[in-house]
Amino acid sequence: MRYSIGEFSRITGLTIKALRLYHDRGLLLPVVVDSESGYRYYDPQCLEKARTILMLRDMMFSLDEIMEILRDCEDEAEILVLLQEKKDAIAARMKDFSRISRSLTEIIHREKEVSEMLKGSQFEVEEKEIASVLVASIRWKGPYEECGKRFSQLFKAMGRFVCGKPLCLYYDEGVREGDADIESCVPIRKGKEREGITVRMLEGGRFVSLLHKGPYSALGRSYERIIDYMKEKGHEVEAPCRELYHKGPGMIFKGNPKNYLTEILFQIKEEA
Amino acid sequence: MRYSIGEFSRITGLTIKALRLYHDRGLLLPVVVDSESGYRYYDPQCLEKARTILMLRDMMFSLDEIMEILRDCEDEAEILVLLQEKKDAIAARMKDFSRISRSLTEIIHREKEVSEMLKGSQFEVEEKEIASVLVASIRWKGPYEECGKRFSQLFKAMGRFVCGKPLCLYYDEGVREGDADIESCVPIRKGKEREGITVRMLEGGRFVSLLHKGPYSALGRSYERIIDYMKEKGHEVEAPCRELYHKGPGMIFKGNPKNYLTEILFQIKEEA
DNA sequence: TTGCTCCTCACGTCACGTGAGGTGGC
DNA sequence: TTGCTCCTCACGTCACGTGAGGTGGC
Repeated sequence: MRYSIGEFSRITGLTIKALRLYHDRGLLLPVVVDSESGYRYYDPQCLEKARTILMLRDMMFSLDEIMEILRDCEDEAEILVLLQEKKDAIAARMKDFSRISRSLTEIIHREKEVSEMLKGSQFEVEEKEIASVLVASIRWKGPYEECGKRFSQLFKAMGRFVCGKPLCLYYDEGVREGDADIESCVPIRKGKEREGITVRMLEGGRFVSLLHKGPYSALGRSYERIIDYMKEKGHEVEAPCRELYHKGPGMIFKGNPKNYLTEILFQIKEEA
Repeated sequence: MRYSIGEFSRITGLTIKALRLYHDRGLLLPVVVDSESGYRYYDPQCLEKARTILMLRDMMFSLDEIMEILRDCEDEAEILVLLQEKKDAIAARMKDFSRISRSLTEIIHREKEVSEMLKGSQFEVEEKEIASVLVASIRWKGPYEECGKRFSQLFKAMGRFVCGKPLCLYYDEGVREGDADIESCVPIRKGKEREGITVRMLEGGRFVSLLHKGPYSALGRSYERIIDYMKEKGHEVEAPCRELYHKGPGMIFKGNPKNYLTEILFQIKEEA
């Protein structure tokens, strides 16, 4: 039996281009090359070799590796070590992939939550119950812009135990530029204290809430609204107030501050 | 702040070569290029962009994709679809990888079993108990060489349910070239009958066994030895006899017939 | 002078794919 | 003549890496 390159390509599933390349590289030689036309002809022996090449290629061996293997080996037992190495290499790549996949999932999840929130919200002041949560926190003094650093410190330390959006507690009464007294928190499933990081329950209760869309520099207007509301209702404030960062600078982009989404929360003092 | 390309490379973790490429491609431009020396200088704004590029690159976006993204987007919400597509693509590749990994594992496992068997065996006739097993089987007549076809038919049909080495039952008394009466079996965990394929229990019992190393064409000598042993011991044979294929042509290579490993089994008729 | 940092070409990697331009026989 | 199959070059892909050969200031 003789097969032309086209026939052989159809039988093996290797493209004509690939077959020509394997010929040039000495991986898989035709049995006969017509000296007039240059036509390549293959036979069933080539077929067997082609199948071996296909198997090895599917197992992600490079052409160079396949060449060596074909030259030196004729039994699977002889390439056991190579097979194990390939398997390990694949396992390593799979690990990378699943890490990437996890972070993609998380980013997608976050953005979807935010878009749900945008759909559902009228950007009006409302009252709601908030449950207690376990948090890891750092209490510090300094300018507001340094929040980001504290959060990344917390994220680094708590890693996979983080289970919610970051928030800050503001212990000062008014706005204080430069040396505000702040506690930055991330909700966690569990976790141990470390130097500088406290783990504690953050008590829940009844809160007045307002969703603020836009840059942090424009938070003032929203604070005004929420405070007006409290006064109107005659609610007394339980300090400290909170900011819950639904969307801020992202993992990939710093994001567009116009799209930042921050929830301002004032706890209502319950009558004793 | 101005950074030379070397400094910027150390800060970002991007190689100098990569930075030059990104410059050429318009992905990440230096703030200033010295017109005398051609030296590139970067600033903290570039740093932010570099971080975004790194994140996207780590998520396996191509430079072209990154270029588009940087041109059109400034917020993660805007690339949600792309992120989902990447995630799907990664999931697909992971699936491929785990399939490859599984077949590697199996090949490795098989070869290890074989090498254990070679170590343990003295290639002497011995007696042993064999348990009953569920098998999928095809009973057919024809030349011995066609076994392979039947097995691949069985493997294709039973797929992941296969749980042991293939074997043949020979129903003829002597050797019959050309139209032997053969039942080809593969052990399975479970499985349904299909056209041409029977699922049944293959009864165990006490067997005389001899491990044969080498090509199938040399099986005669081993049959002789095992039959001599039976006569000597006065054992009566329960037909049919079996051949259990520990190692034959492999998945990758057809293998070297000198290394084929076949176990010949004759069941001993128990006295009533 | 040596060492360091920067530069610009140009070519290599990997496993082919994509043409362009041509042949030869039905 | 059209369509099909084969051929050989040569260049493109992808994201850089690897030199070669040179500069300019400490």
